[in-house]
This record gives sequence, C-alpha cells and structure tokens, in this order.
Amino acid sequence: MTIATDTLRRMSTRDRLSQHAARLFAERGYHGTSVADLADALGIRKSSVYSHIGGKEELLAEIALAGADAFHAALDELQGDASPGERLRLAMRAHLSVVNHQLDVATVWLQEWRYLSGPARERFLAERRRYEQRIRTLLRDGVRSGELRTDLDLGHAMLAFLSLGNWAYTWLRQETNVDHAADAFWALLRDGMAPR
Amino acid sequence: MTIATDTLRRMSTRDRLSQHAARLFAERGYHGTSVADLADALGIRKSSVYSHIGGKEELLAEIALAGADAFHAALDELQGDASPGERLRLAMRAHLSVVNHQLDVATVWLQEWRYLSGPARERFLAERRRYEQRIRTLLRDGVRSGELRTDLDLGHAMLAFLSLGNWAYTWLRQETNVDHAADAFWALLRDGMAPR
DNA sequence: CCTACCGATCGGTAGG
DNA sequence: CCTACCGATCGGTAGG
Repeated sequence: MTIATDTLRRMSTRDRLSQHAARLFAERGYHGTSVADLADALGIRKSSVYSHIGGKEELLAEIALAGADAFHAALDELQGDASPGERLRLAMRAHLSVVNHQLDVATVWLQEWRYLSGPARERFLAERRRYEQRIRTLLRDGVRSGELRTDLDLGHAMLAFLSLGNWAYTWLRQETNVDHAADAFWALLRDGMAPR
Repeated sequence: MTIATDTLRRMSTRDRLSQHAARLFAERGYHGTSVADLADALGIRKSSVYSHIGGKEELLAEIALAGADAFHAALDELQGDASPGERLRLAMRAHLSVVNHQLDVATVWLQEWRYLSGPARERFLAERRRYEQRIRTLLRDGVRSGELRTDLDLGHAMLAFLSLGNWAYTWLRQETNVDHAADAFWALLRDGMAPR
C-alpha cells in the first residue's frame, strides 16, 4: 500500500521502519535489503535502527505475522448469513483485496517468510495452516449446502482456491478491479471452463 | 531434482556448479547464497569459481533460462492429434512434471528471476510471455472445438491455469503423484466445483 | 539518534 | 585450481 508523505510524517519512527521494511523486503528480498538500506529510507544512521529493533529478523517476523493478521481479519468480516457458496466468493474478494491493498505485507507473507527461523517460523506456519483450514471449512460447508458437488476433493479444491488467490501477487496491479477479478475467479472455479 | 553422487562425479565442474547454484538459489535465495557457498559445495576455493563464470548473476541468468527451456520443452512434447481439451490436461501434467522433477530450476524460474537485470531479464520476460501465450492458445483452441464455453475469458482462464501450475512449487513433494494431481486440477478447472 | 568501531564476509581480481 | 589480496559492505555493539 502506498502511504502519503504527510501520513508517513505523522507515523512513529517504529511504524515507518516497519512500512519501509515491508516495502524493501518485498522489492529486493530479505537478504537483498541491508539494515543500512532501512536506515537510509528513514533518514537516520544504521546504528540508530537498533534503538527500535533487536535485529533484522525481528522485522521479518513482525511483517510476516502482520500478513497473517491481514488475511485472517479479511476472512473474519465475511457475512455469516450468506450461503457457503456466496461466502466463498466473498472470501476470494477478501483474499485478493489484501494482496492488492497490502501488496508488500502479502509478498512477505507469501515469499520472504521462508527466511524466518526458530519460534517465529513455527508461529508463521501455524497461522498459515489455520488459514488453509478456514478455506477448507468454507468449501466443506459448500458441499454440505449442496452448492458444491458431493465428490469434491477438499484438499485439491483448497489448493486450487489458494493457488488462484496467492499467485495473484505476481500479476495484480493497482489499477486492477480486484472485486471483478475475484468474482471472475470464483465463477471459474465454481462453474468450470466447459459449457454447462 | 536430486542427483546421485556418482552422477555428480561424472559431470563437468561447470555443470556441477550450475546444479549446486540452482539448488542453493532455490533453498536460500540468490542474495542468500554467496560465491563462497558455491565454492564450498564444489570443494574448491572461491576464486576458482571465477574460472568458470564471469560473475554470480551469470549463473542466475543461466538457470532462469534453463527453466524456460524445461517448461517449453515439456509443452513441445504434447500430442498434436489429441483434442484441445485433452492437450490442456496434458499441458497441466507437463507443467507439474517440470515443477516436480526440476524443482530447483522451477523455483528460480518462478521466484529468483526478479533479481536479474539488463538483457537477461528481458530475455526471461520474453520467454515467460511466450509460455503464457502458448497456454492461452491451447485455451482458445478448446473454445473453438466446443470443449470450453464460448464466453470464456481467456485472460482469466490463463491466469487460473498458470496459478494452479505455478503455485505447486510451494506444496509439491517428491512422493506426490504429479499426473494424478494434474488430472485432478484440470478436471476441477474444466468441470468446476458445483454439481453438474 | 549520534560517532566510532567490531570481526566477518561480500563479489571479485591479479598473477601464477 | 591455487595463494594472496582488494575495497566495500554486512549485521551488530559500545558508549554517549
């Protein structure tokens, strides 16, 4: 997400550090971004960055978990009274919306997390598994309601759903109408490419 | 692809260098892999690596273009006498087969290419566009044959097909039956998740 | 948030 | 493929 200059000025140095770190990790990769690059983005000395963080990997962990928060929060807002099929359409909208509006954080969540180690890595993987389970549950509910076929393989269906949602970080652009794209993707997954 | 030790011994140093570079770039990322890491993998000194390459980025370019070769070659082997719908099923098999059997090269092709610069980057992007066009043509042929719906959005359909194929590098494992997974994916894309 | 500094490592070259 | 070496940069610390 692009942040206006006056908004950045009002943010705390710590928050600006996270913003810039997400952007640079997404653009150049975690290993392609130095602490000096982060300091330059903030207009301070490299050593001063360590007044705000314990180490570089701490930033990576924070951003990866911010990605977890964003994707889970988007699912939380789904209408509980909509049909399961409808909720799946809205889930695709929610997912693509996070990818589009928080592309930096989403890119770290999708790609750079692999450089995490220790407990932060375990926490990340747990959040990702939980997200996958939530999508799987929505699909299962769709089968139960009769909107999806009874012989649907939930594992493959979940992988397909998330493949469409996740790979979007490679081609989504600011000007893309994400709701339109999400509806088209869900319609494709639901109805298939063959004539009905 | 895992290479047997005796096979590695029979390969030229240059070829072993490419093998190890693909593996390390895929595992640790391009910026997370040093020339010293490559030298260690070969059991030689860092400076000796430069007897074989002009620079680190040259290896990245070579591996990324090897990915292009692998994906295009897999498509080349498609049966021309099969129906377009059947060719799409085989194209998904071909794509997943490359991802599974050349996971290192595929990972560089899918992820690490973004650290390419200059002409190598342009060549990569041209190959990727050409690959996307080949998939799009297969889909168009499917519409023409009547196997796919006439109102199919070829852009979204191509993105969906490649999303399933590309994201597979994150979850495919050696023991996965890729032909089975590819057939399941293509059946899902063709018939959809809703009952027919 | 600064100056000053640390040992280790970076990609790469010279010359054999 | 080696020894020896280059200047630049790495993540990080001490002490103010």
